[in-house]
Amino acid sequence: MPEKVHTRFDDSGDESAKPSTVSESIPVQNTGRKKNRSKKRKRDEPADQLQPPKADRENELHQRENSVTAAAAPIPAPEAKPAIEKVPSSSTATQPPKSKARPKPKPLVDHKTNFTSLREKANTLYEMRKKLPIFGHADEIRQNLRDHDVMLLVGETGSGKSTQIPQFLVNEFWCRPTPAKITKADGKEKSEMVGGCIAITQPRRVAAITLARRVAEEMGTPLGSSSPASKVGYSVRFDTSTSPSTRVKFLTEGMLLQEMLHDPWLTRYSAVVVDEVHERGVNVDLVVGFLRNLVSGKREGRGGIPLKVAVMSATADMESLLGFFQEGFKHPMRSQQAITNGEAEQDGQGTKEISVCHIKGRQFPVKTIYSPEPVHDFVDAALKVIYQIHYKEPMPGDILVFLTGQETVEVLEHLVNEYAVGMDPALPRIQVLPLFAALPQAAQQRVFAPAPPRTRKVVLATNIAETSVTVSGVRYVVDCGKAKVKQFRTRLGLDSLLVKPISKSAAIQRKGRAGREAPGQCFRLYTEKDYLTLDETTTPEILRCDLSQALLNMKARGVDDIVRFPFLTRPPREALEKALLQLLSIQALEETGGISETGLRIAKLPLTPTLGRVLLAAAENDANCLMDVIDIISCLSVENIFLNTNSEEKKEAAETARRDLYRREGDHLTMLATVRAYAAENADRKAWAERHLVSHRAMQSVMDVRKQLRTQCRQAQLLPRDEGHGQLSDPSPILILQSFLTGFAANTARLVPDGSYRTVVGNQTVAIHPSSVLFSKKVEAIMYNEFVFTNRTYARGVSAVQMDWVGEALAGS
DNA sequence: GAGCACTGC
Repeated sequence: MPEKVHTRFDDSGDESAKPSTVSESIPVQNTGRKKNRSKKRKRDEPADQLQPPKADRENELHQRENSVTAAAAPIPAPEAKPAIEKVPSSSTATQPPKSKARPKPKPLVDHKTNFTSLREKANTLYEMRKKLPIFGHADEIRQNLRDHDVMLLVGETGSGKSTQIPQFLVNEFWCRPTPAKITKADGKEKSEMVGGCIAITQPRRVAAITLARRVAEEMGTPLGSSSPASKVGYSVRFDTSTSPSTRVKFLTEGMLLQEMLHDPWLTRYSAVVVDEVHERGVNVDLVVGFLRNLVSGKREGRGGIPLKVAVMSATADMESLLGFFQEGFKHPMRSQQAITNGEAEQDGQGTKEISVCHIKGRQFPVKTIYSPEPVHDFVDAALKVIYQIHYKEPMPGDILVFLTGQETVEVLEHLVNEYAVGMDPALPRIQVLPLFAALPQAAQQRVFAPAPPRTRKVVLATNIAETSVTVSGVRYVVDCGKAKVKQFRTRLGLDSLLVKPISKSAAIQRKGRAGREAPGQCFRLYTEKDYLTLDETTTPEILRCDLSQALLNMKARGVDDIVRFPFLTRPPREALEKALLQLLSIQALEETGGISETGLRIAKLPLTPTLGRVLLAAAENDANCLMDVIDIISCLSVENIFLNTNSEEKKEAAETARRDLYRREGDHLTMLATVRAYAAENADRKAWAERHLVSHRAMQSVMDVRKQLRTQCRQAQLLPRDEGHGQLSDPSPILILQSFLTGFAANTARLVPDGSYRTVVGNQTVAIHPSSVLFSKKVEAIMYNEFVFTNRTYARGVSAVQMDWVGEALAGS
């Protein structure tokens, strides 16, 4: 380990800049890079969302299963005028939210909503809205969508697009519900109202909820289901809050896809605003593809009433989107009829239907400082830059460091703290705060608290800080230029998780985090030459993932010819074929390629096709088997339910505490035992989870999924209608594992004489992941849910199976 | 002997 700090960071473009070597001033101890796991802090609970901590989480526990979100309901004021609208009693949205158990239950219903104070608040906010960069473009934007059906909008960060666009549009004439005659599938014409509502999609749940809350405030209306008069609502999984008067609805992309399964023409919407397209998750690609078909089609399902589409992105890469929509109008699905009506494009480019709008952001300048020479160890380099900043740059000004994963974060955390010990006491102090998704909620919250006096915060983050989390106070960004990327390898059916260079747009995004509140600086731990070789944009997820779920989605919406679907980025033919074969092997498709009855049922489940298939297979056994399989599938569709045990004592304790949960059959029956034990605990589930080193947070998600799946199974008549709180029967491991083999026959491996496992299909070496209860155990054959490459190929979610079951399952598919 | 980030009636 070098004792001196040689890396020098100069201001770019200024070769004569004074050397900023910090070796003289930093008391560098020879710490080296200890990978001492026992020094790792205990991580109690993996977190999933960064939301303000809920004080009443504990009380809420038993209400969770039936609760409707209403926590944000305005506190009713007695003098307020009641504003009750007549609403159809059949609407589920009108049901008053059940109040959560609180010390003093407050009425959460609308009757006495204080509309006067809501209005006052909105008036105050109006002054702030007027200062947003987008505000001056309101008329232009309205005109654009009057003249065109599609608008592409580049709005840099801080432009205010997500909150303002829906408000600009909601009172437009085309945004009113309009009576229309719709020809139904049976050929009959029916009169229905079309439109009236604006949907705004978001990639993340938190964003959808916080934006809805904000827009409700700005519009001076109560939020979602808190009042039947509420004009703004949201819809995310497990949490939908809308009212009969909802005009503006924020929802996740997945939720819109789900709505399209039932209403492919989106008849309740006059407009769909697709926000944050540049993030390019699979779902947004599907949404945009379906929307293109909708706007360029004949609109017969909407009685001819147009759907307005606004696609918004923070990056300037609009050419591909423009080309994408133009292509749709060039080969319009509306064909004959529209052309005779004179509606088709006039210049052959489809520009009549598409407008483009560019809004500047509100961002302070950020100076970029490159490493003068290539960096081999970015953790050491980051350490030096952190102290260089701390010694040279004035306070206040927190530092945000982008690293690749939990391990690099923890190593650097340790190093920074070690160096801080020998630091000049006259200098401000340093507070190191790690930030990654698996960090317990409470620890994540610490990054939002302002630093104590005379202290500089140093936040060490994974790319959770690139999009999901905004840390205030940051003026310096340190970017290692890398990120862990998940890539599905079609040919091997293998997911790999590897450290890769980021794209230019990701680098720009990271840099931007320094200029949110004041001018800032971004230290890139790579050379300018390296920067120039980076890809322009991050590879869209659709090119990096298993496509079976996306394809099943499309098939379920009647897209028969996948090859002709308008992909924003077309996946390679091989990947599409592989996914189709995969769907065929689980009987989700007919031999002809059309969706099967089984496939339709699977598509409606919030599960991957394979897990959906397993659920149906279990249902063919009996209700007990199905209930057990639901419990296991619920665990498989959330993050790891078992906490990592880093310290030695904890590890011992965990082994003992979990002994009664472990099952020799493998991880699946262990998960079942855990869910059963957790669900049976009626006194204090949180304490139970802590005792067993099980993540309480993950278990809450498990219970949410379990409830959702049970409900759907009852609706599909796979489970009896009545809850039937009878005695639990002993699980039948053989039936359960055979159900799983129906979906995972190809994910099996057998023990070979040298003691390793080889996949049954493909004969590849695979090791049991250390997190498995079967780790280092030898059984005849294993079945696994995931096949992942990190340092080597691992099987995760593993159970022991018999080779003859595998043979049967493979033959049956 | 190990866990980038999101998401779903």
